[in-house]
Amino acid sequence: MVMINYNNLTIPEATVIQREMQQQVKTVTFKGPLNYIAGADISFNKFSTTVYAGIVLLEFPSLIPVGYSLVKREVLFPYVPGFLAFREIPPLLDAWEQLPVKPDILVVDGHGIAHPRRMGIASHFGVLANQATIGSAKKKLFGIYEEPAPEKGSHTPLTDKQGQLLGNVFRSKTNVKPIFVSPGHLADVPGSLDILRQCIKGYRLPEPTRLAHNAVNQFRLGAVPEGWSAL
DNA sequence: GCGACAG
DNA sequence: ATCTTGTCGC
Repeated sequence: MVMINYNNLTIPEATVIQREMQQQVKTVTFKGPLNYIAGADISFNKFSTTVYAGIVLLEFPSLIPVGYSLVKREVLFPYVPGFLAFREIPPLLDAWEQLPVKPDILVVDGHGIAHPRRMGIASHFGVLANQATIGSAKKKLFGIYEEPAPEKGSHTPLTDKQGQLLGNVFRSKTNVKPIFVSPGHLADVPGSLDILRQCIKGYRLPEPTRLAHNAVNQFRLGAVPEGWSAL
Protein backbone atom coordinates (compact mmCIF):
# COMPACT_ATOMS: atom_id res chain seq x y z
CA MET A 1 0.00 0.00 0.00
CA VAL A 2 1.21 3.49 -0.85
CA MET A 3 0.78 5.27 2.49
CA ILE A 4 2.06 8.83 2.56
CA ASN A 5 1.74 11.84 4.86
CA TYR A 6 2.20 15.23 3.24
CA ASN A 7 0.95 17.24 6.20
CA ASN A 8 3.81 19.01 7.99
CA LEU A 9 5.78 19.61 4.79
CA THR A 10 7.21 23.05 4.01
CA ILE A 11 7.07 24.49 0.49
CA PRO A 12 10.87 24.18 0.07
CA GLU A 13 10.65 20.50 1.04
CA ALA A 14 7.72 19.94 -1.30
CA THR A 15 9.70 21.58 -4.09
CA VAL A 16 12.57 19.15 -3.56
CA ILE A 17 10.14 16.23 -3.75
CA GLN A 18 8.70 17.55 -7.02
CA ARG A 19 12.17 17.89 -8.57
CA GLU A 20 13.06 14.32 -7.61
CA MET A 21 9.76 12.86 -8.77
CA GLN A 22 9.93 14.79 -12.05
CA GLN A 23 12.79 12.52 -13.06
CA GLN A 24 10.41 9.59 -12.93
CA VAL A 25 7.71 11.02 -15.19
CA LYS A 26 7.44 9.23 -18.51
CA THR A 27 5.90 11.18 -21.37
CA VAL A 28 5.38 8.38 -23.87
CA THR A 29 2.62 7.42 -26.31
CA PHE A 30 -0.12 5.54 -24.50
CA LYS A 31 -0.49 2.03 -25.91
CA GLY A 32 -4.00 0.61 -25.51
CA PRO A 33 -6.10 -1.20 -24.90
CA LEU A 34 -8.38 1.48 -23.57
CA ASN A 35 -11.46 -0.22 -22.20
CA TYR A 36 -11.84 1.68 -18.94
CA ILE A 37 -11.20 5.30 -18.10
CA ALA A 38 -11.76 7.10 -14.81
CA GLY A 39 -12.04 10.60 -13.42
CA ALA A 40 -10.76 11.86 -10.06
CA ASP A 41 -11.88 14.93 -8.15
CA ILE A 42 -12.13 16.52 -4.68
CA SER A 43 -14.87 18.53 -3.00
CA PHE A 44 -14.86 20.40 0.32
CA ASN A 45 -16.60 23.10 2.28
CA LYS A 46 -14.83 26.44 2.30
CA PHE A 47 -12.64 26.93 5.41
CA SER A 48 -12.92 23.24 6.35
CA THR A 49 -10.10 20.67 6.58
CA THR A 50 -12.48 17.85 5.64
CA VAL A 51 -12.26 16.83 2.01
CA TYR A 52 -14.36 14.43 -0.03
CA ALA A 53 -12.34 12.56 -2.65
CA GLY A 54 -13.73 10.38 -5.37
CA ILE A 55 -12.96 8.43 -8.52
CA VAL A 56 -15.60 7.42 -11.05
CA LEU A 57 -14.93 4.46 -13.34
CA LEU A 58 -16.46 4.39 -16.80
CA GLU A 59 -16.41 2.11 -19.81
CA PHE A 60 -14.63 3.38 -22.89
CA PRO A 61 -15.57 4.52 -25.49
CA SER A 62 -19.21 4.38 -24.38
CA LEU A 63 -18.40 6.54 -21.34
CA ILE A 64 -21.06 4.71 -19.35
CA PRO A 65 -20.27 4.97 -15.62
CA VAL A 66 -19.91 1.59 -13.93
CA GLY A 67 -19.05 2.57 -10.38
CA TYR A 68 -17.42 5.00 -8.00
CA SER A 69 -15.09 5.11 -5.00
CA LEU A 70 -15.68 7.79 -2.36
CA VAL A 71 -13.58 8.69 0.66
CA LYS A 72 -13.78 11.37 3.41
CA ARG A 73 -10.46 12.56 4.91
CA GLU A 74 -8.86 15.36 6.93
CA VAL A 75 -6.15 17.37 5.16
CA LEU A 76 -3.91 20.00 6.74
CA PHE A 77 -1.74 20.95 3.77
CA PRO A 78 -3.20 24.21 2.37
CA TYR A 79 -3.92 24.97 -1.26
CA VAL A 80 -0.84 26.65 -2.71
CA PRO A 81 -0.65 27.20 -6.48
CA GLY A 82 1.91 24.75 -7.86
CA PHE A 83 1.56 22.35 -4.92
CA LEU A 84 -1.99 21.11 -5.26
CA ALA A 85 -0.82 17.51 -5.23
CA PHE A 86 0.35 17.65 -1.63
CA ARG A 87 -3.17 18.52 -0.54
CA GLU A 88 -5.29 16.31 -2.79
CA ILE A 89 -3.23 13.20 -3.49
CA PRO A 90 -3.38 11.50 -0.07
CA PRO A 91 -7.19 11.24 -0.10
CA LEU A 92 -7.24 10.42 -3.80
CA LEU A 93 -4.84 7.52 -3.26
CA ASP A 94 -7.17 6.12 -0.60
CA ALA A 95 -10.06 6.28 -3.04
CA TRP A 96 -7.80 4.69 -5.66
CA GLU A 97 -6.86 1.75 -3.45
CA GLN A 98 -10.45 0.75 -2.86
CA LEU A 99 -11.22 0.69 -6.57
CA PRO A 100 -11.89 -2.97 -7.45
CA VAL A 101 -10.85 -2.41 -11.07
CA LYS A 102 -8.16 0.03 -12.16
CA PRO A 103 -8.78 2.08 -15.34
CA ASP A 104 -6.39 2.07 -18.29
CA ILE A 105 -6.30 5.88 -18.08
CA LEU A 106 -7.09 8.19 -15.18
CA VAL A 107 -8.14 11.79 -15.83
CA VAL A 108 -7.17 14.05 -12.93
CA ASP A 109 -8.77 17.44 -12.29
CA GLY A 110 -5.69 19.66 -12.60
CA HIS A 111 -2.55 19.90 -14.74
CA GLY A 112 0.00 17.26 -15.67
CA ILE A 113 3.35 18.48 -17.03
CA ALA A 114 1.92 21.97 -17.69
CA HIS A 115 3.50 23.01 -14.41
CA PRO A 116 6.48 25.20 -13.35
CA ARG A 117 8.52 22.05 -12.58
CA ARG A 118 6.58 19.76 -14.95
CA MET A 119 5.10 18.08 -11.91
CA GLY A 120 1.39 18.86 -11.70
CA ILE A 121 -1.04 16.70 -9.72
CA ALA A 122 -1.76 14.37 -12.65
CA SER A 123 1.95 13.59 -13.08
CA HIS A 124 2.44 13.27 -9.33
CA PHE A 125 -0.39 10.79 -9.01
CA GLY A 126 0.74 8.84 -12.05
CA VAL A 127 4.25 8.31 -10.67
CA LEU A 128 3.06 7.29 -7.20
CA ALA A 129 0.47 4.83 -8.52
CA ASN A 130 2.47 3.80 -11.61
CA GLN A 131 -0.61 4.66 -13.60
CA ALA A 132 -1.22 6.34 -16.97
CA THR A 133 -2.79 9.74 -16.28
CA ILE A 134 -3.96 12.87 -18.10
CA GLY A 135 -4.39 16.30 -16.55
CA SER A 136 -7.55 18.26 -17.39
CA ALA A 137 -7.75 21.75 -15.89
CA LYS A 138 -10.21 24.60 -16.20
CA LYS A 139 -7.63 27.36 -15.81
CA LYS A 140 -4.00 27.92 -16.78
CA LEU A 141 -1.32 27.51 -14.17
CA PHE A 142 1.79 27.78 -16.31
CA GLY A 143 2.72 28.34 -19.94
CA ILE A 144 2.02 30.48 -23.00
CA TYR A 145 -0.71 30.01 -25.61
CA GLU A 146 -2.89 31.67 -28.23
CA GLU A 147 -6.64 31.60 -27.75
CA PRO A 148 -8.10 28.71 -29.83
CA ALA A 149 -10.87 29.41 -32.39
CA PRO A 150 -14.41 29.55 -30.90
CA GLU A 151 -15.57 26.35 -32.57
CA LYS A 152 -15.71 23.08 -30.67
CA GLY A 153 -12.68 20.92 -31.43
CA SER A 154 -10.21 23.75 -32.05
CA HIS A 155 -7.04 23.74 -30.00
CA THR A 156 -3.73 25.56 -29.66
CA PRO A 157 -0.41 24.45 -28.15
CA LEU A 158 0.55 25.35 -24.59
CA THR A 159 4.30 25.84 -24.27
CA ASP A 160 6.91 27.23 -21.94
CA LYS A 161 8.94 30.35 -22.80
CA GLN A 162 11.47 28.22 -24.67
CA GLY A 163 8.82 26.73 -26.91
CA GLN A 164 8.75 23.32 -25.25
CA LEU A 165 5.34 21.72 -25.80
CA LEU A 166 3.50 21.08 -22.53
CA GLY A 167 -0.08 20.44 -23.59
CA ASN A 168 -3.05 21.89 -25.46
CA VAL A 169 -5.71 24.50 -24.83
CA PHE A 170 -8.81 22.71 -26.08
CA ARG A 171 -12.22 24.13 -27.01
CA SER A 172 -14.46 21.29 -25.86
CA LYS A 173 -17.66 23.25 -26.60
CA THR A 174 -18.43 26.08 -29.06
CA ASN A 175 -18.24 29.58 -27.61
CA VAL A 176 -17.30 28.29 -24.17
CA LYS A 177 -14.02 28.81 -22.33
CA PRO A 178 -11.43 26.14 -23.29
CA ILE A 179 -9.92 23.52 -21.00
CA PHE A 180 -6.21 22.78 -20.54
CA VAL A 181 -5.07 19.26 -21.38
CA SER A 182 -1.61 17.92 -20.58
CA PRO A 183 0.02 14.51 -20.09
CA GLY A 184 0.30 13.30 -16.54
CA HIS A 185 2.35 10.11 -16.74
CA LEU A 186 2.73 7.35 -19.37
CA ALA A 187 1.01 9.50 -22.00
CA ASP A 188 2.13 12.19 -24.47
CA VAL A 189 0.72 15.56 -25.58
CA PRO A 190 -1.04 14.49 -28.82
CA GLY A 191 -2.33 11.28 -27.29
CA SER A 192 -3.73 13.05 -24.25
CA LEU A 193 -5.72 15.44 -26.42
CA ASP A 194 -6.95 12.61 -28.65
CA ILE A 195 -8.23 10.59 -25.69
CA LEU A 196 -9.76 13.57 -23.97
CA ARG A 197 -11.63 14.74 -27.04
CA GLN A 198 -13.34 11.34 -27.13
CA CYS A 199 -14.58 12.03 -23.60
CA ILE A 200 -16.65 15.10 -24.50
CA LYS A 201 -20.40 14.57 -24.39
CA GLY A 202 -21.93 17.96 -24.99
CA TYR A 203 -20.51 19.60 -21.89
CA ARG A 204 -17.43 21.72 -21.37
CA LEU A 205 -15.82 19.16 -19.07
CA PRO A 206 -14.92 15.63 -20.13
CA GLU A 207 -17.22 12.92 -18.75
CA PRO A 208 -14.69 11.36 -16.33
CA THR A 209 -14.08 14.71 -14.65
CA ARG A 210 -17.69 15.88 -14.84
CA LEU A 211 -19.07 12.70 -13.29
CA ALA A 212 -16.36 12.61 -10.61
CA HIS A 213 -17.21 16.18 -9.71
CA ASN A 214 -20.91 15.33 -9.43
CA ALA A 215 -20.15 12.26 -7.32
CA VAL A 216 -17.93 13.96 -4.72
CA ASN A 217 -20.37 16.82 -4.51
CA GLN A 218 -23.32 14.52 -3.78
CA PHE A 219 -21.13 12.66 -1.32
CA ARG A 220 -20.26 15.89 0.51
CA LEU A 221 -23.94 16.78 0.67
CA GLY A 222 -24.76 13.39 2.16
CA ALA A 223 -26.70 12.07 -0.82
CA VAL A 224 -24.47 9.01 -1.27
CA PRO A 225 -22.42 6.88 1.19
CA GLU A 226 -18.64 6.48 1.49
CA GLY A 227 -16.94 3.44 -0.03
CA TRP A 228 -17.16 1.65 -3.34
CA SER A 229 -20.46 1.35 -5.19
CA ALA A 230 -21.20 -0.32 -8.51
CA LEU A 231 -23.70 1.36 -10.83
C1' DG B 1 8.72 45.90 -7.34
C1' DC B 2 4.68 43.93 -10.22
C1' DG B 3 1.70 40.52 -12.16
C1' DA B 4 0.28 35.48 -12.23
C1' DC B 5 -1.47 32.12 -9.51
C1' DA B 6 -4.51 24.25 -10.96
C1' DG B 7 -8.22 23.24 -6.74
C1' DA C 1 -12.86 25.01 -4.40
C1' DT C 2 -17.68 26.94 -2.54
C1' DC C 3 -21.56 30.47 -2.11
C1' DT C 4 -25.58 32.03 -5.04
C1' DT C 5 -30.25 34.84 -8.50
C1' DG C 6 -30.88 36.56 -12.15
C1' DT C 7 -29.64 37.36 -16.75
C1' DC C 8 -27.84 37.03 -21.46
C1' DG C 9 -27.00 34.26 -25.65
C1' DC C 10 -27.07 30.16 -28.58
